[in-house]
Amino acid sequence: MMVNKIIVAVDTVILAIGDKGMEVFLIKIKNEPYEGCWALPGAVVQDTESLDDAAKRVIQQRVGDKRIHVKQLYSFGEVDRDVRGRSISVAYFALLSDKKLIKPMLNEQYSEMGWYGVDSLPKMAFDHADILKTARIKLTFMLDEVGVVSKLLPKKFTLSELQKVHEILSGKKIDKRNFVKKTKIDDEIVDTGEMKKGEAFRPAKLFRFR
Amino acid sequence: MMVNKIIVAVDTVILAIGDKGMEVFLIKIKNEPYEGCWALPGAVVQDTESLDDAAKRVIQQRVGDKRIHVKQLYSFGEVDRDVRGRSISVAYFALLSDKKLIKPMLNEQYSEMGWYGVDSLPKMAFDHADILKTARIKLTFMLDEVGVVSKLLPKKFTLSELQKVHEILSGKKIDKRNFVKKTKIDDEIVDTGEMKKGEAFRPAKLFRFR
DNA sequence: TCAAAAGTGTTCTGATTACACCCATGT
DNA sequence: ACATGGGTGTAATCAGAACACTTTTGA
Repeated sequence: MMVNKIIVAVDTVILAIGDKGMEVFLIKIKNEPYEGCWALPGAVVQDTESLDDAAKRVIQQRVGDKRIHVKQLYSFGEVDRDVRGRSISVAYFALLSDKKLIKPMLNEQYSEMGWYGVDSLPKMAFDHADILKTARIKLTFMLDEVGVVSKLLPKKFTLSELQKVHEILSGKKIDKRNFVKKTKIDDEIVDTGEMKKGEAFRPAKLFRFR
Repeated sequence: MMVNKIIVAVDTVILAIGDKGMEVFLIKIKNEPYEGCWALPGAVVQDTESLDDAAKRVIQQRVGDKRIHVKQLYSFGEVDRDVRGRSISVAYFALLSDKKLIKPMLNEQYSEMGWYGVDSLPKMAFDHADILKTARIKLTFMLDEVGVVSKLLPKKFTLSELQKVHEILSGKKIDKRNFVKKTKIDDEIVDTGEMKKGEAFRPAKLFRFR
């Protein structure tokens, strides 16, 4: 078999629901040639780890919770995607129920980190703007898939919180009564019997996924 | 950036409708350690070509028609996927309207080639059985996507041929009258005015995609 | 008492399903 | 004449969309 010199990397699209709707976690690059640009957290894949394991390693470096699932998104392999040399990137999703799960952590390569609304991204390094564009399209189709919505919510959640996730992912406003009707039918969504109290309005029932 | 020794390959899942339903084009490996096993056509990605270009190169080597589209399926990167050494494979789909588009072509590495029903695969090399399993699952979801069905049909086709593709991809039997009703509504499917003659039964109207 | 979000049903429309017989052709 | 797939309509059911007001709480 021939040998090639292509670097294999993984990049992770870490998403959570925030004030600006769907938000993505980015880090700011300190050094040339992408100084000042923002990037998805990533790493070079090691000989001894699978692609999935490399993605999990990147996530676990950034996130306190060990049980974050990653899901492969797409592989990007344009010849000029990184001006420093030929590489391919296998991109992964990681969905967080809470932005605060991210550990503050910077190093010699990254000067800053933060969350950005997917509609108001800063200047991106490499082909990471393309990766995010692809991620947004895929995410819309993933709405119905098992687990996508649940990973973006805490264990117990109100119907309004659930509805908001659906609205953000689909990009459409949903009628509350129709939405309630569907959750009533859905076996996966269970009433915990508890209420979310302490807000300046009527307490809401808390639900969970089965 | 670190250097790794991971080989980047592309493998292509070439599919067409045949007597056995969905069929996949495979080649038989001549040499150890996978002697006698069957594999998806593939190649090592070169420094100077993108992943998509590498997949197109593999397809064009095998298929007479230049205009076959490829679509990325998934990337496979288990550490032990190839006993000869560490590699990752970016798998692609290619959908053919006719099995006969394949050019007969063997070389020093491959002793045989042929089509297999996706339900009756021979002994597969590498992780290619996994790749095909993933391909089958994805294909079901791709039914509604633009172009998937059309690429598996000739330019002009009868409603029965169209229905058969839907049935094979979805794995479900469809009622003929209900199916006709839906195609009547679908703007993409146009009556050519021509008929498919010369068969031992009533001639059928020929349709095309817009 | 006010602001804010929770909670709750009915009607209409369009899409999906189920179902059976005669027709045109080549052999 | 017969075997084979082509071609056709109606009724029932189900899912999705539209639509507005009262309730509960903390401030």
